[in-house]
Amino acid sequence: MVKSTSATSTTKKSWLRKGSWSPEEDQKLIAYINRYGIWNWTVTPEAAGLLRCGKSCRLRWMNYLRPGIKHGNFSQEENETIVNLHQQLGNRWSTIASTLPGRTDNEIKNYWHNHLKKHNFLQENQAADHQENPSGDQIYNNQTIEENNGSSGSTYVELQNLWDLKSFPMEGLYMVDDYGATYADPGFLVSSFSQWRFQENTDTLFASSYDVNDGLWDYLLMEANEETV
DNA sequence: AATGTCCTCAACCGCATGGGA
DNA sequence: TTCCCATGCGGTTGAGGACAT
Repeated sequence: MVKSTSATSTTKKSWLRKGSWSPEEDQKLIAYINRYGIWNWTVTPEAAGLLRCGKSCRLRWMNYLRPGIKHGNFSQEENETIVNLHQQLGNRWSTIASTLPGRTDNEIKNYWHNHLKKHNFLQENQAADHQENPSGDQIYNNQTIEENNGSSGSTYVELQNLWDLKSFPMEGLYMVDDYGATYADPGFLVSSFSQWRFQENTDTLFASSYDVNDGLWDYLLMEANEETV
């Protein structure tokens, strides 16, 4: 990504460069650190011949130039680790990053927020459904819903989302993550994933969902209607 | 092809923390 | 104990690419 560089004229250090780093700046910083190491970020930019503040140099090195930094797609294993640790730790990105060699807190934070949007969308929908119609029977007044235990409202939303997607044959075993993405391969299971089984008849959809958080199966039966099919 | 909208992610900013004087 | 400074952390921004119309 290439951003234009600019210098502020109103600040005390108006001569400092801001914005994206050029390849030449990267080379200067790398060369300096390789030769002298990291001992003082405040002194480093001037010593390295850079018109940057120490903070900017540190960030550039830690998030991009440092040896061993990984870029690109997160593996399924990394994804699971992030989801699990975020459940336990919240937004402690640096702690989460420390468990993923080569990944930076900044990258993990960005990755999480990009997925969190979808996650929040689901949660907002479910909250709105609850607010407007606290009873599931009222929400789906032309559907029958059977539960064998305290199935949550999100289960209805997830089920309906999956039903609406119709991107896979309905009968079978699938995984669905927090964002509604489905996986035909049940080979992995982490705490935030639900496991779904579908059986479709002519006008009904039977689904069972395993919630690993409480270790219980939720069973649903939805009758097809014009809105959902 | 042109335009608008959405998404990604590098970089910035402000605050918190820790260590030394 | 207090102050100062360097560093670390997390929230936010915005440029540019991707995609849709």
